[in-house]
Amino acid sequence: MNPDAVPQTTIARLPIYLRCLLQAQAAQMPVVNSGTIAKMMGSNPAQVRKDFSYLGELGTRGIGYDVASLISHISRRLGLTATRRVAIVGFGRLGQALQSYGGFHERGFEVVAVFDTDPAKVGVGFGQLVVRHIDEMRTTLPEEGAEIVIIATPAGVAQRMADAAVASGVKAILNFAPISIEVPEEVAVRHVEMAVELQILSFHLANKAE
Amino acid sequence: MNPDAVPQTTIARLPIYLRCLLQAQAAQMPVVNSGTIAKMMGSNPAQVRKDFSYLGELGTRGIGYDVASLISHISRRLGLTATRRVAIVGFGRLGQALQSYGGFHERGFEVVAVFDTDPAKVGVGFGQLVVRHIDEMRTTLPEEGAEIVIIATPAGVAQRMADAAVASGVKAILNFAPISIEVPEEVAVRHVEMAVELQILSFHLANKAE
DNA sequence: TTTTGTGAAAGTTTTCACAGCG
DNA sequence: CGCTGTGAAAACTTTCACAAAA
Repeated sequence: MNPDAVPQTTIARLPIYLRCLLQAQAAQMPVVNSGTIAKMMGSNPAQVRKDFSYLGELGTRGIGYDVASLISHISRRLGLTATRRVAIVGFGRLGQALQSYGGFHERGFEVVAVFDTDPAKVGVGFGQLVVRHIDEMRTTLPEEGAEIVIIATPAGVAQRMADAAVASGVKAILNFAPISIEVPEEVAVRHVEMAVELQILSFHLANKAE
Repeated sequence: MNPDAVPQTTIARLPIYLRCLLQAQAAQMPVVNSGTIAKMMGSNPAQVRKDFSYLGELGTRGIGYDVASLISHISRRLGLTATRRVAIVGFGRLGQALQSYGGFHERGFEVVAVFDTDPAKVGVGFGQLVVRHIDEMRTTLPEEGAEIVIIATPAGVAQRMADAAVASGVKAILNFAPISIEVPEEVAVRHVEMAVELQILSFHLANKAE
């Protein structure tokens, strides 16, 4: 439709490009070309150029891409100019692992609240945060300015948690629960299911003869 | 190429279909139609029928699909007829969360070994397993019959761990480290990066005006 | 009648190949 | 000359719409 829309597949690759460019920068490479990036990504040069071309004419013919300016371009496009605030719902082992995962903070995400129902957990401090009861989501999410909610609960309550997040004005959800959740179309959902990934790998093991 | 090859996108959806069908079975539904499944998946009936049609003619016109037989069909196709043995490399918070995640066992995966380099962890028992040093991968993986390796290490060592897994004959890797790993083409890799998912959501927040 | 299975159409993504620019 | 940017072709995926079967 929109002629300058960025394809979904390209959007999903932008964070990977960003990571590769940060790697290149750390390796003191001021400039890279599409072949170099393709190699780092396990992709191909044409794909890299096409993807970047959706963001504008960012390279220099005969030379390549300036790493620093490309990083700033992609970061801006991904909306990573300011820290984004995240809340975690469901503070079991996965929720706890996510809260203490350094990779989020490194990439500009801050966990500002964690929720659970378990009376044994509510009120307990973890790191700098105190676990809150999920009934407090409605007030806490806006208060803390949480824009993204991570659902790390069992499947049975995930939809209810998503509904509560949406009712609080949240527009982005990362769902780790093994169930497809329904949300209004203006809300973005990403679904990560570890068991699904293992099953896909199992398919390849079962069909490797082909 | 192969005329009866199942498209990649369909393969990636098979585990989701399986989950929905198990849900339907738990809800005492002996038969479902493509519309019902589509609703559970957030998909559409044509997609469901097309996907199933790649596996054969599994339905009954005018009726729908027999839940039990479809479950057995998809399970077989996914190679989930026997328990698949999994090893976890990198036993930090994520590795530990994965080891104790009940969802794997429920779906026929068994964690048979965990590895780390940290001397404070090696030799310590977790659940029924003792953490081993990564140098033991080469002997332990074949010994324990591990077919899938989960990499949950920092980025810096992930490629080395993948190489060790491949050298031990492993043909399937699930990589949680924030780096693209290279493997021979006969090895299947799935890459899950939590920070990438948040960044994709950030894109949608930054572009919701569209 | 209901719902599948499926060719064909439409839409999307990747790859090709080369003109264009530094 | 080298590498980008990009139309056009090829490949892949989704959606449509209807004949066929129970």
